[in-house]
Amino acid sequence: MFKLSKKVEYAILAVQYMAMNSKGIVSAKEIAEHLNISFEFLSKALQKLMKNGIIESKQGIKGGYVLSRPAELISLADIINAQSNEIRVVDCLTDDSDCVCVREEDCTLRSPMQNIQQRINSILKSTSLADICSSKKPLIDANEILNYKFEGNSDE
Amino acid sequence: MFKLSKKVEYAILAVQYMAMNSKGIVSAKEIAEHLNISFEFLSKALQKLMKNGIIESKQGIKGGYVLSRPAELISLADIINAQSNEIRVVDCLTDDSDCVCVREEDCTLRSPMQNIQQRINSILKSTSLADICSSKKPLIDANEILNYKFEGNSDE
DNA sequence: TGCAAATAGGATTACAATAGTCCTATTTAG
DNA sequence: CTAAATAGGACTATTGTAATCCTATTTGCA
Repeated sequence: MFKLSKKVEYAILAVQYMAMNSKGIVSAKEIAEHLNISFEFLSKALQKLMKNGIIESKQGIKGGYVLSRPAELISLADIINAQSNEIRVVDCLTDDSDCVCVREEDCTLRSPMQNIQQRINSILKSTSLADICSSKKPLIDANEILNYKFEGNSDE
Repeated sequence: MFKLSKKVEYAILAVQYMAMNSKGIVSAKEIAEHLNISFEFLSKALQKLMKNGIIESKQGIKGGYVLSRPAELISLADIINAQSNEIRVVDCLTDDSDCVCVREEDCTLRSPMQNIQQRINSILKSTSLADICSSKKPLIDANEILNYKFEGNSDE
């Protein structure tokens, strides 16, 4: 529960590899061997990244993949959403609100979960491929700033 | 992917019902009928909440469940974690670090995902049952404050 | 021009996790 | 004593994920 799929995991590792090894086009075989994972399965993930415009492919011998834009402009949300439908923490949530909850008007879950959903989306959208390539140390935590403010320790 | 289980969904709805109907002890049957869900399945969720000290049970006729502490002191994380193991966005993450990633030292995923994990945990821990009972409108979004600060619109 | 190495993608299988059911035991107020 | 409640083990059904298999297509190059 609340776990990213292997396809997403491999997709992240693959684009990280592409971003970190700036020797241009890279084949699926090379990535699969480097990560020691199934070539076939990785290919599916790469094809989805390609269909979503995150990477570009070149067919034929000497073919392979490259990032279609700088790592700073690829978000974690982009990579995750490319592999499946938009994530939803509960069923009665969609971005376009086309889902009618079985609990309808009485649903006490939808509104608060929509809020949680938005905050998670916010994290995933604001984290770039460049961030997760460079970070060995934890990135800034918005909630720490929040606590810092509320505890009145601000030196501003 | 990245979805809370039905057991968690029902657990949240159940404790919301308990928090909002302050008539003391409530039976699983009453909650199941109110939510129109399987009594048996809900019972499992309630038993896990009980084992984790979130609700208290009274057996026998006239038995049922009550919250074991005020709704302000029960977090969304408490409710979620009661139903299964601590959530982990990727396999190579645990709180106690007893998992050795197959990628070991070369793992480019662990550190950035640990950060994402911490930020999600932070959201779930800081959201109380009282919050999700009262909120019809979205709660405060830490990232909005972050943006607000960084865009230099502060009036402090 | 034909081969080898690459992507594209449909179809299928294997496995794991979730969701839900069934049944029995135990507790307890009246 | 009995009815109504919780406790919980065992099982089944369903779904989603992970992985594999196979074939088609593209393309650089000897």
